[in-house]
Amino acid sequence: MDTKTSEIQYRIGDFAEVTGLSSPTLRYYEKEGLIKPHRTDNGLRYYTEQDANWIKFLLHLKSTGMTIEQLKQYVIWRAEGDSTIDKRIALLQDVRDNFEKEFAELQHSWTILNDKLDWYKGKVNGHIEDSEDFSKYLKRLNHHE
Amino acid sequence: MDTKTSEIQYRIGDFAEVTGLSSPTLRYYEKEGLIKPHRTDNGLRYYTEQDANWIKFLLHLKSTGMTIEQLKQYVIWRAEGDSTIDKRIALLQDVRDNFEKEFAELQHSWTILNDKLDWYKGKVNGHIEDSEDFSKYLKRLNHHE
DNA sequence: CTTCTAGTTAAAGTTAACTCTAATCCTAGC
DNA sequence: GCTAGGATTAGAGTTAACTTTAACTAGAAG
Repeated sequence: MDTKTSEIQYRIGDFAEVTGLSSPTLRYYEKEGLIKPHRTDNGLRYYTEQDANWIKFLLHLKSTGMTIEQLKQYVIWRAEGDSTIDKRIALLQDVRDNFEKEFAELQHSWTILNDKLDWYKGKVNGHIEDSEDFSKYLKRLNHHE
Repeated sequence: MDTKTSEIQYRIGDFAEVTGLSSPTLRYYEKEGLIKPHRTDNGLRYYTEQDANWIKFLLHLKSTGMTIEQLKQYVIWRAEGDSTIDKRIALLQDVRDNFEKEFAELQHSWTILNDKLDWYKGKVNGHIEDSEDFSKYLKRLNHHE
């Protein structure tokens, strides 16, 4: 084989370790068009550092709520070049705005969860009266719901 | 029927509106043992304000990453009374600790997503050189990955 | 040469959390 | 009394995102 050796090349197993995904998941992502690994002369996939950067970014997008479908669309636009930058910006902004709302809700849930733990602890060590149920307790803290 | 009318009673459709869930989802949650609505004399479900509080709390737990299975366990312990408070506290603390980590990762993803948007905008209006790709840009900002 | 490990494929299976269907029943308004 | 809307049930179907299976090949180690 005469592949260039200037960059690191990962076979699928190693790349799985690097990215934290499994080999089947990498093949699945490929089938969905999210990543296009190179091939050695005898047909084995290999991935480069650039592929690693892309997967890491993709996983960030995924964790902010983007679905595989949306990522697919993003990849298509990316492949179409600079003429689709506006579309990509719009998509990312949408994702960001949605995430912003969910994030705020998650913070609220975090508060409630901690309130519940405090309430349990107060109950156990007697700082909170038996008569005060959790929703009364929340009202006292001014934490609605 | 001779049900007490001292508290508000919701039929399943109204309760769905109150909680933001659908009627089928409420029946599903019931089948899973997450909620036990009362019944009118002729067999219709009805829900009270207490049930609403419980569902709201349950949804908070769910959004912090608790699965239906875990919620089921929580409900079982809750029904067993004060002797299981320690178990419930341990479960909630587990959930909280896990959520704390995920929350930190989400914040990081949020940062990267915003960096990407800034990078796109810098590219579009020429503030960022064509030669600087996104991973270089992240390094410059000292935002790893 | 055999065995082990890691790769290949297409396609079927899994899991969580709903969501829908079908057949039936109850209730309120005209 | 009739009809429309919403209730009941058991059980089948859906969706997203993997995950596993089966059947195979290629290369390295002993």
